[in-house]
Amino acid sequence: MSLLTEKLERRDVLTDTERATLADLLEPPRQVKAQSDIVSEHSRPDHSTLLLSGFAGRYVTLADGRRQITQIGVAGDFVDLHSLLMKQMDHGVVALTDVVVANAPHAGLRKITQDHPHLTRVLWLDTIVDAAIHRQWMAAMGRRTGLAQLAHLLAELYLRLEVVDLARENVFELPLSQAVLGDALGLSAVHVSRLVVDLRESGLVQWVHPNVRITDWDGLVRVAEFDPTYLRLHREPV
Amino acid sequence: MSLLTEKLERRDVLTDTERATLADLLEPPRQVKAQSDIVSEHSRPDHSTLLLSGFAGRYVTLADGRRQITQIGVAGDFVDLHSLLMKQMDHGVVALTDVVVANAPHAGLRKITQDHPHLTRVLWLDTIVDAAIHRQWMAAMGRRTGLAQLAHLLAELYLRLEVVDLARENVFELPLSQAVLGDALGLSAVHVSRLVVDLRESGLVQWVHPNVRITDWDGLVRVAEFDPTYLRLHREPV
DNA sequence: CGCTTAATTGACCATAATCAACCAGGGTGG
DNA sequence: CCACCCTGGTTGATTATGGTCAATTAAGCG
Repeated sequence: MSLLTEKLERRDVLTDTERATLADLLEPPRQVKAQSDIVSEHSRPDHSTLLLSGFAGRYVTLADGRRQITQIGVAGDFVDLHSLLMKQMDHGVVALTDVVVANAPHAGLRKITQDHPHLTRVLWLDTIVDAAIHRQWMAAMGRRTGLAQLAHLLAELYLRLEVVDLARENVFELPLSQAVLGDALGLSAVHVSRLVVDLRESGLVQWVHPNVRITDWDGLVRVAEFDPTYLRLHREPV
Repeated sequence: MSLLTEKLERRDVLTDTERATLADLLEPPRQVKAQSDIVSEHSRPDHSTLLLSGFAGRYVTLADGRRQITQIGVAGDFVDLHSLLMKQMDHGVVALTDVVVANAPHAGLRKITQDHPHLTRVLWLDTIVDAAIHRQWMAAMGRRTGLAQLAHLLAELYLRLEVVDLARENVFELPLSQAVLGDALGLSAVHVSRLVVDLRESGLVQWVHPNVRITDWDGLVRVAEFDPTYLRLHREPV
């Protein structure tokens, strides 16, 4: 639970009541094995799902079976909060590693929107930041080189993991295969491999799977043209 | 005004009070010339902006001056509703044609979130659909061919314009240059030109700028692998 | 009519995909 | 214990999609 509030409180303070309301919402944690769907494409869930540990991926499947991962979820993220209002899933969410999740029934979330306007805004903001992340990924896919795109992803993941204490002193664990990274970047696994080699040789990162150490943060930011505004990690009342 | 409610009411019915509340919110319409910013990158607006006519583009600028357009806004769209909670813009919004817009002060929107839970959910849903559109664009950019990507964009724009009566019987007006389309697709203007030629020769569209006629909707949908679920154009209570 | 912007076409180049082989590490079963 | 196998990563060779540069044509407009 505290992972979620840690993230939300990077953006705005919550009252004790709000924290308790969020805690009351959650059902007991459950495990999901790597490669399994947490939420299926086109399903109509009656709850949203909070990721407590591990990595998850939102994905869209194409007719030929290839997939595009459109976001990587980390601990503390709601992976499908939007299903509360969207009703039918426009994409799926897969466990990229073994994960632990907790359900947040839509009935409870809906009640929050009736009774707790400020908490509602905080949750709304969380989905808005998701969209901002999407936009940055698009800018990277459409207009940046593969190297810049990968660098951007690493910088983003570092900051998002730092919020929930899973990254520190330029080091974090990234237990994702290069094939998965390729699905996220819109590149082939082979090309990701070459990019990783490039990144290492450029002296920006040490990367011995699954451990990533960013050895030159400023250089990485420069290569990626990374500007963290979109993550909205400053505290300002909503 | 009615353009906004027409779109929102495709998703859920609004009460007379809610419609009136939205109408009261808006300041008098104002014009913005093509190529001008409606909202600047990194600005901190005190209002959101409703597009009443014309086309707008959300964009991210890169260091070398190139840009990625991450969404095309049409009449009835809030182009920066997310700034209500995001506070600082993570991207800019440019008028892609001469447009007419109306401001919706954040103070009024915030009051809606305090007093009108259901209307809040409807507005929240609108930003959620924005994110869903982003995801489809990503899938197209990362995993589809240029032709499929352009076909997907046309199918999407057709449905979104139909909602506000700007498309009908497979015909709509698209007064955007191929350079602008290239910025939206992550492709060069030259390549867009070739793709338009391809699309025409494949018999899917007649396209005499600025008029687009989809001559084979099913074929276009097949090429694009277009599934409109993500636009959430069915009415279901939120 | 002349100017400007947009679209088109051709030639050539670059980034990344594909195909294929090979290697390293970790687990499993004989 | 060790051969085997499976997954994931690396490397090379070749192909392809799309980019860049440049020239030409078409369309709008004062």
